Amino acid sequence: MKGIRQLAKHLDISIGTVSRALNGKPDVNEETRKRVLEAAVELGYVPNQSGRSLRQGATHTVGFMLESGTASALGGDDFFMSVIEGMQGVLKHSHIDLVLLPCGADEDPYDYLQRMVARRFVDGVVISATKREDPRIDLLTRSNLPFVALGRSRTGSGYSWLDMDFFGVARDAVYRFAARGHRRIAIAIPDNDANLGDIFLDGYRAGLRAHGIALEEELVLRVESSEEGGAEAARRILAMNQKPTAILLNYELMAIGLYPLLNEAGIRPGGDIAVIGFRKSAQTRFLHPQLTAYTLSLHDLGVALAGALLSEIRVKRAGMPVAPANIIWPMQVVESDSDLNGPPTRAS
Amino acid sequence: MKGIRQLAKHLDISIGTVSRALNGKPDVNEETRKRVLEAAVELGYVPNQSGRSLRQGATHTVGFMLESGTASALGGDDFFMSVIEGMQGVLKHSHIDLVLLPCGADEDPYDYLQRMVARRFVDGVVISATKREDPRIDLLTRSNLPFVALGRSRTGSGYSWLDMDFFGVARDAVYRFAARGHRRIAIAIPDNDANLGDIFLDGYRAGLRAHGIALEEELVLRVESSEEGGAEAARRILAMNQKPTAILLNYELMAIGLYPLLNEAGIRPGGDIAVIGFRKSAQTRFLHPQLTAYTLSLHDLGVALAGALLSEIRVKRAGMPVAPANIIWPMQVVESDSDLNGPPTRAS
DNA sequence: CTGAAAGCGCTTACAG
DNA sequence: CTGAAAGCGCTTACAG
Repeated sequence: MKGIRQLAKHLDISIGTVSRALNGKPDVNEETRKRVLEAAVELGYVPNQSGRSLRQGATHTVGFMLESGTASALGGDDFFMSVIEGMQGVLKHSHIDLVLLPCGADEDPYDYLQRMVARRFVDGVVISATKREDPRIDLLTRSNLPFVALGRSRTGSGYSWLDMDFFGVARDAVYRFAARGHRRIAIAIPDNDANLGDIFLDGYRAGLRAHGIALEEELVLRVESSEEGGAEAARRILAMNQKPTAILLNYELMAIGLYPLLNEAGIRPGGDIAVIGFRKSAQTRFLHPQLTAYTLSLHDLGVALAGALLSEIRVKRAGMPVAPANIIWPMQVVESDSDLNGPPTRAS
Repeated sequence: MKGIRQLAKHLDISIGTVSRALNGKPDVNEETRKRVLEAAVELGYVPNQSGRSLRQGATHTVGFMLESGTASALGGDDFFMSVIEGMQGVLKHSHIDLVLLPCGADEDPYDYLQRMVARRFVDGVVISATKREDPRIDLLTRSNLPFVALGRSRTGSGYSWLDMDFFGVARDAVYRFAARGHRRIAIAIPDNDANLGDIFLDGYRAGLRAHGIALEEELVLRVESSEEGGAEAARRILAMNQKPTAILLNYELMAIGLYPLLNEAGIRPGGDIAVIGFRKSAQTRFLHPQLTAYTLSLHDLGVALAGALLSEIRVKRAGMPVAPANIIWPMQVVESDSDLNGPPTRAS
């Protein structure tokens, strides 16, 4: 004999009462509850998850899908871990555990998610790295599994999402450049189908338009979203006849590859070319000059994300109509030395 | 009606036969199996995990515990994701899913693991960031849950572990320094109770001893295992009267904080001070001079890790005595420019 | 080769 | 306040 049955036998009461005591139901004698709780600790009893889940139709677990294919997904970036840390604080109060679901690079994200969904492995899920067109959103909507997207997509509507303010940052960065007299402003965006690249580009366009600067396709550098992508951006700039005097990075770690290659070619970041990154992150701390970028509390973003997911779960469970959360997270500029200078007086 | 019952009804056969067909049991008519498989796809049926787990006593899921408290755990390092990628390939063949279990910084790793273990959430688990004394090993041994440690510990015995060759790398690095004439060789190791720091220090000691160099406590720099720790190491070196002419880093990302601070003070890494890092990683690619460090295939390490875990699971399930895997993973030096020079001719 | 039935470990109406 | 019983969705001996 094992499990709750063993515990009940030990206490010489029924398993129903043990269960009720453990689960904090009100209709249990306080004396009895105390005995049960103590015995549970003593015997190290913890309810078997599968039994509970099967009976309750809930796993008390939510998932966070990670695409290890995405370079920035956990590789060389503290973004996800910080957000997850924030989520955990909230979920703990609801006694919900968070597990990370890493989709392998050789597996299709859609198939992977479908498997997780169908198995009813989690009560809710966060998806990230949303694509321009993202079939996962339809899948989740169809399957009726509560979810929140960290990132927008053109696909679907009426779902909950949180996203960083890619538009606002890109536009503001262009304003900053323009205010210092820059007219040839390059932008580095991902060369994949991540939706955030589109939004960032939109913000860049809006910024240029507001200052009467025509967009030049040559200055839109589509590169890998990584340090290496930054290096590639540098190479392309070095190959240009008329070089930009400023560059805006959609992903701040690009600066790590960008800086040294420009420096080697005698183009000093912050001096000969102004640079602005997206997010102010610890990984760029040791760059010289310090990178101007935009900050936000990843912890708070995680808190909001968990809150939105819990609300999705509760609302769906109650069969109520959902009022989806659509939140664009604001970011504040952290001024540093990488964009202080205007364009060099002699055009290169 | 739902689940397997619905599918059985649809096909007008019993749920037992459906189950057997789906699970590839031999005693099913091939014609029947085909019909079942097709209907399952058509209706999008996937067995409910909780039901299976409860009946089978297995979850077909293994966990990889992550401590987000550890700076290097996923924050700014591709180590874990690469290993996990390697594990997934192996596990997929056994139809086992890998989930990541992130222990929050504000939760005790022992308590967290205990909860996961007791709930029987996974069939096996990998723990990492092993400490000098690590109670998790006793916990897992006691609970009889199959596990493999990524990293050694002084605690317990007879368990399976895989570890990188911290001893061999440290000793070899000292040999390399000594061969170029260095006698004042510093070492940066973590200031926490991670077991790998001890082993690395042992290798360093062995290297010094072999070359008749006395260990100087001043040159053992205990710092945070991060870029910031590298910066701290630089600060301590700059404060020394008699500076080391070489430094060995237990964690390669320390170089990212170390380089710029030394450079600012006019001490050129690779020129005035030789530097060797631990692992050759993509994150250090843009350092100048390139960092000499040691390489290994993280993918293969993941493959081995998954293999060891599967073997633990199978052996325990069969009630057989376990022959634990204890593997020290060899690493090969990648010579670069950061340790080419001997000590400056005039001692500083 | 297939069906009927037991039972994995729980929670929860229901009766008392 | 407590106990007895049903049943969550599966898999698997067992019988035929």
